[in-house]
Formats: sequence, structure tokens, C-alpha cells
Amino acid sequence: MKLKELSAKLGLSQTTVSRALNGYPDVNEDTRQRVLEAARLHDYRPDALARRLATGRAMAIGHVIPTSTKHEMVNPVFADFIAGAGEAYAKAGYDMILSMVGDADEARVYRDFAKTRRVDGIMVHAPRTGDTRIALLQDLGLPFVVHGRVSAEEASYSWLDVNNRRAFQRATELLLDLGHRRIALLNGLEEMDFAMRRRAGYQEAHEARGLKPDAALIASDEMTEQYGYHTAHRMLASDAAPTAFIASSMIIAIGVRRAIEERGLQMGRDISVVSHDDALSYFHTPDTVPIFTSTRSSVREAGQLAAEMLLDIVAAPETAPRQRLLEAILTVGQSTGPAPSTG
Amino acid sequence: MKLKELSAKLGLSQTTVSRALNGYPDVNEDTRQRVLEAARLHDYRPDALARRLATGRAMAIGHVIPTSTKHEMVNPVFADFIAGAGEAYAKAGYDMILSMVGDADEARVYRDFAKTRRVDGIMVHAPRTGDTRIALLQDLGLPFVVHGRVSAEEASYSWLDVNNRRAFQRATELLLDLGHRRIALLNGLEEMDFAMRRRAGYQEAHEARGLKPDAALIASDEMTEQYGYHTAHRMLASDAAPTAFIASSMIIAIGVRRAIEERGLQMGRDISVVSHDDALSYFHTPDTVPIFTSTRSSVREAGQLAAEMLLDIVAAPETAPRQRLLEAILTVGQSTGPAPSTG
DNA sequence: CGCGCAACCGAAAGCGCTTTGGATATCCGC
DNA sequence: GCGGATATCCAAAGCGCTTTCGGTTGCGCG
Repeated sequence: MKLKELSAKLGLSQTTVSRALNGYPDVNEDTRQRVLEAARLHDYRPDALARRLATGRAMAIGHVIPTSTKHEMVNPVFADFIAGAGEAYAKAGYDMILSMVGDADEARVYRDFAKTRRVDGIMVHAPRTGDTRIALLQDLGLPFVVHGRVSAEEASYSWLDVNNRRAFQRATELLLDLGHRRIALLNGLEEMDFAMRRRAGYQEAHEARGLKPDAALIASDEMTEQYGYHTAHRMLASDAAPTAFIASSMIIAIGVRRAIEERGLQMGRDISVVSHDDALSYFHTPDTVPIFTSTRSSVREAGQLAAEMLLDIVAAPETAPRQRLLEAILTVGQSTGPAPSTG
Repeated sequence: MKLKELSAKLGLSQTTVSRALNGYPDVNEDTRQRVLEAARLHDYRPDALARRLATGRAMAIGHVIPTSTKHEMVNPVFADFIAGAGEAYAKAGYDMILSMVGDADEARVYRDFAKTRRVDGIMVHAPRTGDTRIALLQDLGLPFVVHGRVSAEEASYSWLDVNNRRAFQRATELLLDLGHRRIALLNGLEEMDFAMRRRAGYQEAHEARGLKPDAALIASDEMTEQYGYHTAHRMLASDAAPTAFIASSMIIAIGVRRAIEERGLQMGRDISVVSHDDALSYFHTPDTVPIFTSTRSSVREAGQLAAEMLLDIVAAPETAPRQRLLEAILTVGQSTGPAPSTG
């Protein structure tokens, strides 16, 4: 059933039927009802391909997800972020098209999206320090929102981020308040903008008290369980072992816990752990008292908000860029306690 | 730069330019070169919207991912599966459009995809036992591939699956060979087809030796770390504790390990654990001797193969349905050992 | 009664490509 | 030198919608 047939059946022009269905004003309410009725009856739904060409809008948002350089890793936060974003798109009748691409091909993909008009906007994931994508997208004139930030010129584009610096500052302060002085930071890859901010927060908290973190206690790598385990294992075995860990992700923290328990130590009593928790659904803890003390921020919610922001921008591209900074919630769980009194 | 302008600049008709670019035969090789050159020079790329309408092909594949009923969980295997599939699509010039949707709305989404012609084919995820989606899709006449299977009428549609029954049968046999007699199964939700198959394999292995598993040792739930931990914790505390666990996912296994170690037991010596490993990238272990004994099967590879299969079917819809059964690799790691000799 | 103004509806022109159905020119064998 | 391949190109008709620009009607009003 296509528009032509439907309008023939109704004895109306395609124009009127189209208008009736799309809620335009100048069509009699009675005929609109007739049209709607007939459309329902024949299960008519306009061909998206034709509609897109006619309107010039692709009714789609592109998410281009970089597959990490080192291993071909897919960061699990994407799943949740996308789930949140997808909800917003579905509500607005937009498609979400995903493009997983190696760093090398990213620029090509963006250009292609722009040229072929396959998307109305783009969500930028995992910005790196000094990321060139923002400039490229501005140049292409394609609406976009960055999940995260790139340090330079934050006002010139739209982004949504969690306050990573603040979150890690607070986590560090908590541990310092508990008397810890040797606090390890298991960060993500420091080419990532968020990782730099986290490290900055960690350092600022130290400096505010005239302390200086031991460089040997700062690690940086792709956020896997293995990384958490091996790094914690190594650090705990050293002469100047830390009494506390801050982990950049729940998965790292799980590895840290394993290393701690393997040494016969108890997390929360002997060694404290604070983790950043992206509230990934499959780690969601229904426990009343959470295992891990964490700085929590729902990636899924971020996805939804970022998507809504992007849709707004697509609808009104000429307005000023929007920014939104979410605060992480610091929740104290069982994994932190006072620093063991040292001899 | 649109086709019209490009052809004007070349002094050729749109027809010829279009043909030249799309590799049609009846165009002089010289002029084809001229056209290609000009296209490169002006960075011409055909408008996807127009092309789609003209060809009637959406050049897109839909992945509709059910967000689990219980919690709003996003199964992390999707990330890897999609990464693999995305590769195949990119190579073929197809878009991947993602639709995350509650169980209730699935049928609506499928119908909508079919009616509005937004996709050329659909990947069906996470089939449940007695899933009605296959019948619906067959009815709609939309090409599709199922990742997994639904037990009835396996020959009437295309699917790609791992041999879950066999994998769990072998895992169970391994443990039985090691002398274990009380083997717990921490399965996924048994409304999922794959979970039923895994359970069947587990049971068949027992029955082949005239054994009967204790129903109290079989659990089934959403595959989270918490579930693994709590269930193992409970079972280990009972009078008739298991000496081995089979976990349906790595994340469950991590929870099991935690429960084991928390009791002061050592995994691999006191309690054995075999896990099914979907080879998710962020759990990828670069260790030479893997921690967990596991039945391993790369979800990412499955995604790629399933996508290629689907593209084949889209290209030739009238051919017979394809099926492909992947075998999991059983790798012995450090988490299994002989059953402790009981008094 | 004639004019202006709403209110309602339609014909037709796109949207930017692909594809059909010829045209034209060249070339071959006989 | 002629019928018929063969190679090369083009005009124009879609694809199924939206949207522009008018065209009718009906009605209030001077």
C-alpha cells in the first residue's frame, strides 16, 4: 500500500493524504479522520526511503565507535551508552546507525557520512587528547555531540561529560581522609581525555594537602580485569606497596580485588579500593550495601541525555553549542577503611 | 557536487556517468577513466538517500537487540558480536542500524522495518525458546539470520550458532573424568534457547555415565557477577556442596571465583571451575596459561560470519536457508583439577 | 450583489539517483 | 554495399514521497 493507492481509495489527492497524516493544518478535521482511519485499516506506513529523499533528512544519527588501537577492544561502556541513546532516538523516530572503525579510517567515515547524507548528526565517542575530529566535524558542518571533552576550546562545540576530575579528586580525598598516604591510581589509557582528567583530580587532591603521589603508583592501560590484577599484584609485592587503590573502572577493580585476596589480604580492611563505576547494567549490584566504594555515574543515562541534546541540535542547528557536566555520586561501600597503622 | 553537475562538467549524460561509476559494461574505458578522474577531483559521492530510493535497497541491516525483561540489562556479548558484524557490513558498504527495544515492542519494530523498507535484512538476537519472531519474519518476507536457534524447525530458516549442547557436554565430561560427582551448573536464564541446550549437554554427560545431577546444583538467572557470587556462596555453604562449577559466562565465573576464595579455598585445587568463554575482548587474557578452563568461542567471529551469511541471503533471497554450527574449543587452564578425595 | 478572506484541497514539480528503451556510429562478413 | 551485430551513449521515465503554488468554495460584509 503506497500513498498513491491510498489516496485513490479515498478519492483524495496525495497532497491531502500526506498532509492529513503529517498533521498539517489546512485539512478538514473530518477528512483527516477519514484518512487516519483508512491508513490504519490498510496498515499504511510511508516508505522511509522516499520520505527521506523528499525531505532531505536521513532521520538517522551516526555513532562511530573507535575500535581501540592496541587490541581490537570494544569498550563495554558503549553498550550501555548506546542503550540509553537508542531510547531517545526511538522516541523521536530516528534510527541509530553504528559504525565501528579503526582510528585510521575515522576521518573517512565522517566525511562519507556528511557527503552521502546518511545521517543528520553524529555522536563522537572516546575523545582523545588533542582529538582532531572536532575540527573536522565543524568543518563538515555536521551536527555533533561529544561524549566527553577535548581540553581545548570547550565552548565551541557541544558535549556531555561527567566531572571526572572532580570525581577522582573526591575519591582521593576520601582515601586521604582515611589516612592513606600511598594511593595507587590504575587509570585508563592516558591518550584518552577522560583519563587525563582523572589523573589531574587525583593529583590535585594530593597537592591540596602538600602531598605528592609516587609516580610508581600510577599506571595506565586498557581497562581490563587482567590489567587490574597484574598491576595490583606487582604493586602489592613491591617494597613500597600502596595501602589503597583507585581504579578507573569496575572491571579493573575486580582484578585488583583478586590480587588483594590472592595475597591473603582483605579488601576494605587491609587494602582499600575505590572504583569509578559506570553503572553498567550487568555489574549492577542489587545489594543494599555496595561492595565497592565508588564514584558512580550512569553511562546509560549519559547516553540518553547526549542523544536528546544531539536531537535538539539537529532540529535547530544554528543555536549556540550546548554543554552539560554530570557529577558522579560518591558512594561508600565495603571496600574502603582506615589505613592500617604502620609501625 | 551532484551527478547532474558532474555530468554537465564532463559533457556527458547522467546515465553514462552513473554507469561509469557503478562499473557497468557499456561505457568506453577511456570515458570511464575520465569520469572516475573527475569524480575523484570533485570528491563526488552519490547521495545515499537518492540512490536508495532509486534502487529500492536500503543498504542497511537491522539489529534489534532485546533489552532484557528483568532488569534493563544489556548483555555484553552484543558489543562484541556487533563489532564483528560491523566489519562485514562496512566491507560490503552496508550500514548497521541498531534498535534496542523491550520484548513487548519487538514485533512492532520488525513490521515497521519491513513496511518502511529501512533495512534489507535483520539479525535476530537472543532467541528464546518458542520464539515467535521467526514465524513473523518469514511472514514478512524479510531476509534474516538468527544468532542462535529456536528448537523447532531448524531447517526452515537461517541461523548461526555455537554447539552449546556439545560444549557443555564436554565441559561436564572433563569434570566427571577428573572425578567430580557434584557439579553445579550456573546457567543463564532458561527462557533463552542457548541455556536450554547447555543444560541438556550437562545432563546428557551425566546420563551417559548413569549419573543424575542434583537439581539443587542447577541455577539459572541473568548472567551477572553478583549472581555467580551469591549462588556459589550459597551452594558452597550447604551440606551437599559441589566440588565443581560450570558457569555459563566468564562474568559468572568471576563471581564464582570470588565466592571460592572468600571461603579460603583455592580454585583449581579445592574447587574446580569451567566457564563458557565468549572471548569478549575486554576479558581477553594474554596469559599463556589461561586462568579459567573454558569452552571458548569467539562471539566477535560469530558476528562476522553471521553478517556475511545475512549479506549473502540479502543478495540472493530465494536460495535455501543456510545454517552453520560452530564448535567451541575446550581449553584446560588453572581452574580445574582432580576432585578432592572425599573421606 | 460583488468583493475579500478563510478554509480546504489538488496538480505538478521536485528530491538525486538508477534504469529502460532506444538512438547513433562503427564494424564485420558475405 | 548491405543486413546485422557491437559498442557507446543519451533522453526520459521512474522510485514514493513532500511541498510549492494555486484553484475552488463558502461565507461575512459593505
